[in-house]
Amino acid sequence: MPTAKSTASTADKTGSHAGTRADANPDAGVETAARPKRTRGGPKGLRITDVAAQAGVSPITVSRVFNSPESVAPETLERVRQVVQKLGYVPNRLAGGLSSSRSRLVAAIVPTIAHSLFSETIQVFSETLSRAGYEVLLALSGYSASSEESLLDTVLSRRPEGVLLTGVAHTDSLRERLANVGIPVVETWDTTATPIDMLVGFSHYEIGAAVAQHFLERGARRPALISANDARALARRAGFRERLAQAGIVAVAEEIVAPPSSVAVGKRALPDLLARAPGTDAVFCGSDLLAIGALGAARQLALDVPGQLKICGFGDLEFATETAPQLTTVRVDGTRIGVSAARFLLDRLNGESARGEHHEHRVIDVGFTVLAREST
Amino acid sequence: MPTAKSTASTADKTGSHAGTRADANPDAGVETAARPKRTRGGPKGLRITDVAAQAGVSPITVSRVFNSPESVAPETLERVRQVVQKLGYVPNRLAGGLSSSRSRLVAAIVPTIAHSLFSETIQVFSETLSRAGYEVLLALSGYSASSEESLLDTVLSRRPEGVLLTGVAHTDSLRERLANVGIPVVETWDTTATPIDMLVGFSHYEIGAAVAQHFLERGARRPALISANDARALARRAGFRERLAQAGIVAVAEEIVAPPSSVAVGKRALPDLLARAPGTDAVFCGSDLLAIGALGAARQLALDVPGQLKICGFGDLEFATETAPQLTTVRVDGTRIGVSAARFLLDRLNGESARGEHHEHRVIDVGFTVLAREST
DNA sequence: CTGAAAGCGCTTACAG
DNA sequence: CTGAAAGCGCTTACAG
Repeated sequence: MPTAKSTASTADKTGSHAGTRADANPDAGVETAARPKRTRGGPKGLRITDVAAQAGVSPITVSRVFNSPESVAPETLERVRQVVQKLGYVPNRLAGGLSSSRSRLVAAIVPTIAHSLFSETIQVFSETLSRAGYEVLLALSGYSASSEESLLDTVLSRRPEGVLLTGVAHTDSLRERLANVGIPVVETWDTTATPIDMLVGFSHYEIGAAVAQHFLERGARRPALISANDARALARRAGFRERLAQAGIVAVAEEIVAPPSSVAVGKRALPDLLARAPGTDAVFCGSDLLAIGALGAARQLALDVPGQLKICGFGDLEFATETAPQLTTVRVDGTRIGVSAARFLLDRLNGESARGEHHEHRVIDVGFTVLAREST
Repeated sequence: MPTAKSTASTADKTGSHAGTRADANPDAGVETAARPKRTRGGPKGLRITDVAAQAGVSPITVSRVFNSPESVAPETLERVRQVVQKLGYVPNRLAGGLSSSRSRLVAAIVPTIAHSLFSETIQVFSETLSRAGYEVLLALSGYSASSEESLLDTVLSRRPEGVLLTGVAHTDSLRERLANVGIPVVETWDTTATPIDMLVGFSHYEIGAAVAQHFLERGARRPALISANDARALARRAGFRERLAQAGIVAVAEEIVAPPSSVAVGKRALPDLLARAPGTDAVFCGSDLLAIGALGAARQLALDVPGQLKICGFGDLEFATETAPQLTTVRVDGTRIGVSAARFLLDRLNGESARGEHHEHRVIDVGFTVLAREST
């Protein structure tokens, strides 16, 4: 039993907080007379005209300092930059984006970033894009397609220049909408013969088949499944069952669990599964967390893993190999997915000079690896 | 040794992709003559005027349908909504934000979301905010303060209405800048007597002290440290060392590792540490990943954990308790941090009617728990 | 290399 | 409950 020693404390302190909003127009100088009659809400921040006035140039020149510094005379550049620095001016990209139709925003729609490999994908995706001057708008869809679609509208209202999607199971209206806006789209973490645009992923069906094969080769005769029932889980299930069917195994016990998957859920699922299918000698779990939970349950049931019961997870939680060598897992390169997805988008965004009707329909299958320690 | 069985494959397919951008102005009708002479870039998307024309109302009314539907006559509302639906109109929030000074954006600046508890915080933070109509702009700072500061400018250019920051160690100029823009700020994952604005966190110093105490109570005489040297790690280190010093232990071996921390890094660090400090009988690791790596190394060295060597991690990787019961860890409620941070921001954003100079300086200490299985 | 004018697509603040 | 006018803070497309 865990012994908890807690120093938890909760305190709400209240103090004063002086409004420190800086004067919006230090040295507005000559611009003063030109101030609009209509003040829409209190003092706004600095505007490009404030910088321009101070630097003795036009607003256009200040704009160029940010967007095409090479087209500005070195002296002017320096002078403007100093004013920017001194005033602490930060351009308003809402205005800039509206004016230029370049939001410099890329949206990423993923089911979740908690406890999941998607977080790794988003991490590198974001790093790669930010190096290229883009920012990432993160949208978490949970695991429902309808939620994904309503999120898309929210996201499109920011006019992103590209979109990363998770999976390939999208509603028709989402696909249509995306086609209409005409921005580059990358689907990730799955594969299909009919991507919306570009794709970086792998086959869940093949994974299911490979895990079934793995179990079969090790003598399993009654493999079972513990997983959620989202599109990708169902694809793995299909591959798993079909490979087993080829080997003459058609009765495959299944325990469907609701997301989010966790160790606790896996721990509860295994006994339930075994109660219904006592002869089970192998279990393919929908995630490493579930697999670890199942392993814990197996331990309590005094089952030898992998001797009596083989357990395979999915997702490669790095630690799994270290702390639970009895488990088999399926490794997927989430980092490569994120980097490749970002590059695909950037290539399209940069090559836009061709403004073309014809784009490359790029697809990468990053594959996967079934990882098992044969001997410990 | 792991046996890899790979079906990895990489393929780049190229196909045609017809430009499917929809006609920007289906039924522009009466508006046609009023089209601006200057076409800035090809066909733009639908505008609010397109919807207005189709619905036979003014643009303002369409705007109200989205922003204050209760102020629109039911019939009008319905009619406009049908046109919106039919046309697939999505309002442009760049324009809306510019015009209203309400970006409906909240920025989150975190070091990383890969393999970390921050991802859990960001997950619930994002969920909570999106329910309230805000979206999250994610900015990954790595672990450097200078990078955090330059990121802030990038982020501020989107005019977010609130900001979540990780930690409390920020440069003065960042603090000043944030004070100047006057938006609500929540610092998280640490604590301080002088927050910029609001704070939801816990004391890393206290954690260090509590872990030292834990080790001491279990008879450790030569505790050591494996961790990074960011601000929070240093605070834990300080608490750890000072509590040990009180017990007369002043020589504390330390192995500083560069982020990102991982199992592999921990596995390498322990032997190095033991080479320099052979008598070590307890190690406080900066993360659970490091602790698991150290545990693996200890196993290879045939050291009994926790008998000969106690190992404590940090961060509560949920699985750790299940797969590595020999480890002690420090549990922190990342979910509560995310939810509370979001609520703090929302409370401020909603109570803005008071447009006040005086704000509550809210602080929550969510505490932590040292978790150890005493018997297995 | 630099600038005056017009416009990006919305919403605010009045009116009625 | 609805609308005409003005403006949000930038950038584009010309000129020079």
